[in-house]
Amino acid sequence: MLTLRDIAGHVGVSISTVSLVLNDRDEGRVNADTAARIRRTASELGYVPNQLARSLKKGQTHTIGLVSDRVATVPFSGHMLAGAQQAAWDEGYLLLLIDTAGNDELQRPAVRSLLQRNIEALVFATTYHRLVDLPEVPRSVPVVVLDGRPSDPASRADFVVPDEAAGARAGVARLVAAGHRRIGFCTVPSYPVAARLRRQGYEEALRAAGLPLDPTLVAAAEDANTRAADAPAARLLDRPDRPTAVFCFGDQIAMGFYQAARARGLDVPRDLSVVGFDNQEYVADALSPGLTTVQLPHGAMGAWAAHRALRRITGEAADAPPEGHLMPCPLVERDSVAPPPDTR
Amino acid sequence: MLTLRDIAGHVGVSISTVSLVLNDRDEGRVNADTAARIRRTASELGYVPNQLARSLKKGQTHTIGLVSDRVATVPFSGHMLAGAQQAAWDEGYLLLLIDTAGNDELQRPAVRSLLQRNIEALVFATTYHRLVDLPEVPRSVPVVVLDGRPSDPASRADFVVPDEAAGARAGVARLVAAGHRRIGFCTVPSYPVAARLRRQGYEEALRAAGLPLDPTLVAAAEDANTRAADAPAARLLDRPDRPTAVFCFGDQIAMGFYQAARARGLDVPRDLSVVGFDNQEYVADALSPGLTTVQLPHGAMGAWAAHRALRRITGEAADAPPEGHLMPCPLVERDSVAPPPDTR
DNA sequence: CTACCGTCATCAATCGTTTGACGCCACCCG
DNA sequence: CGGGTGGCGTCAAACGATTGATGACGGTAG
Repeated sequence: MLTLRDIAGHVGVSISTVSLVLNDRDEGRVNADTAARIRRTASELGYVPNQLARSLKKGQTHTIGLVSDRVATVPFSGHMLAGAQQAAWDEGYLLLLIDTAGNDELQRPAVRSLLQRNIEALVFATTYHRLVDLPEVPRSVPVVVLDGRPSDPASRADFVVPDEAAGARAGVARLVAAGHRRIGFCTVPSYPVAARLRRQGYEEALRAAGLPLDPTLVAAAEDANTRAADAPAARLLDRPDRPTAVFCFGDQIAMGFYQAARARGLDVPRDLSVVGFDNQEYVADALSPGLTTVQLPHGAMGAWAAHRALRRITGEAADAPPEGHLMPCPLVERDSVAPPPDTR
Repeated sequence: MLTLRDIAGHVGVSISTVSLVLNDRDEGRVNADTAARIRRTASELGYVPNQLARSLKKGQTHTIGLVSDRVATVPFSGHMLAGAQQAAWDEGYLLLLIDTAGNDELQRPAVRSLLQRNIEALVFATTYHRLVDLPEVPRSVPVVVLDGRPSDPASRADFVVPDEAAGARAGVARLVAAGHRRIGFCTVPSYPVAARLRRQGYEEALRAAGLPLDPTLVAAAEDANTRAADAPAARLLDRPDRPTAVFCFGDQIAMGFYQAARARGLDVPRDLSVVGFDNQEYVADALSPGLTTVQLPHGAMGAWAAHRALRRITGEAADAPPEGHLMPCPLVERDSVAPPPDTR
């Protein structure tokens, strides 16, 4: 590894001079010729500054830490990572990553280990819009929660979550617009925050359309997977006045409804319109017909989190009050929504 | 931030002494009482060593860099990340992550930026078992390619890839064992390496079973997605002597075959057995019936890569010849394989 | 002739740790 | 009493960079 000393030796000047020049702080301090020689030599020799030394001196590592419980193993939330990493990269920052793999015991050591490395900010990523207990972090290190909210209301952490309610409203509104008046909702209570907000959006959309809220049209699945959709699907579809459309908690559930509908000889979307939530690539688009669904904006949330952290670091928002950002969830239209049967 | 100086001040000894003690190198050099006092004070005050300074001095950052083209955005390969990160963590290393998002221009700057931070090893991750051109890296930094092979045969990089051929053999062997004798293969030529090896495994399994290779039973899809399976499915299924089973390049293709079979009134697995490849969570398990498929061992490969890198760093395998590791791809049995119809 | 100024470059301290080489003191031995 | 020996600690020089203070030098003004 080449150091300033090497360059200085080659050119025949002092280390300080080289440093000044290579940091473009030579204006009025170093002769233009000398500066040029230094620059040329540095690039010829392929000098690369040692960030470690620089960081130590300047107290900035240009590194932000990201700890996640599980982000790296849940498929689509890789987008969060990518979004955060790219946003950081764009401003010259790198991401130090730790996945605690769902083991909460690991959170503290993970954060410690990141702090030891002098990260300038911490992004704390979770999955499915959860409430998180944040490990303690010195005030000098801003924290942003990604896809979750700090459970402590006094927390000074920013956070970004999907605007689930608005997304749900949009999804249900699409069904209303298609002419549906009996719209079921399949929820998954094991995701309490998301379930509540999506249901809220569902109800708001119905109210906005002047439609009655029929609690019997809401059915719960035990879990968010395809198989768990069987029971609620049966409850909603095996009744004479079955809904003409369902809004599903997630794409997996929606996939379950596809299967349940097919098993009953119902065609999607002719006999049953379906709207999902998540826009899981490889599911929503792979289904036939393609699933109209509400997108969970993982990439955008990741980018927001990193960007927000950087704004705090750079001082532009250094001591702004904590902000909770609701990221819009766009509706992705495919082919699973049609007018209800009786209108044809 | 607390430094050695602070502890030294509190206890009334020199910085050196504190350093010695906190690194457990005090044996015979520091009085046991003094040592105890130092340790106590350090923990009371919550001293945490500054890794930056330590790294600068010792020349080891305990950090490995991972650059990937797209790993973070392709769903299941997040497992690679998680595997690598956890393996690194287990040995006290952290992962510095850069996703080049498919933009090859970014690779060099990404690697430069990691090297500037004195990573001790580089893991270069790709997707789908590709040939990769490795950016240049000083000999002192070991490189491991993850889910790909170095295109340069003289490369000194280790690599790990799935044992596609063996996986394919296992998948097809499962069909043979169920009694199938006409087994189709749906390939996707746009993944050249994987396609070749999976086909090779397919053919080996047939030969091993003494079955003829019928080239008309091999059909190609334009792409690896569900919709792209339509054409090859038609070619294989719309013929009088259609195969009783298909082995698919990927789970998405398999999903396409499910749909194609259903459209033709064929039941999976009664009329058509299907085996996939990838074991994409949320697809293989979500399908109905569950898809028997060959697992792509992303997590294990990630862990292998990190572990291998660490072995080179620690000197245990410092100058072993480059190793290419084939990671076994276990068969995951679900319900898409049954005996062929005519045997019943 | 001295004082002062601008130009160009270097000095030296610093960031927080690490670590081989010393130093000091008490004690013991011959 | 001189010299060796442990035991206990500190010194000081790194690691590679940054940066305010300082200085040498030639030229110009008073």
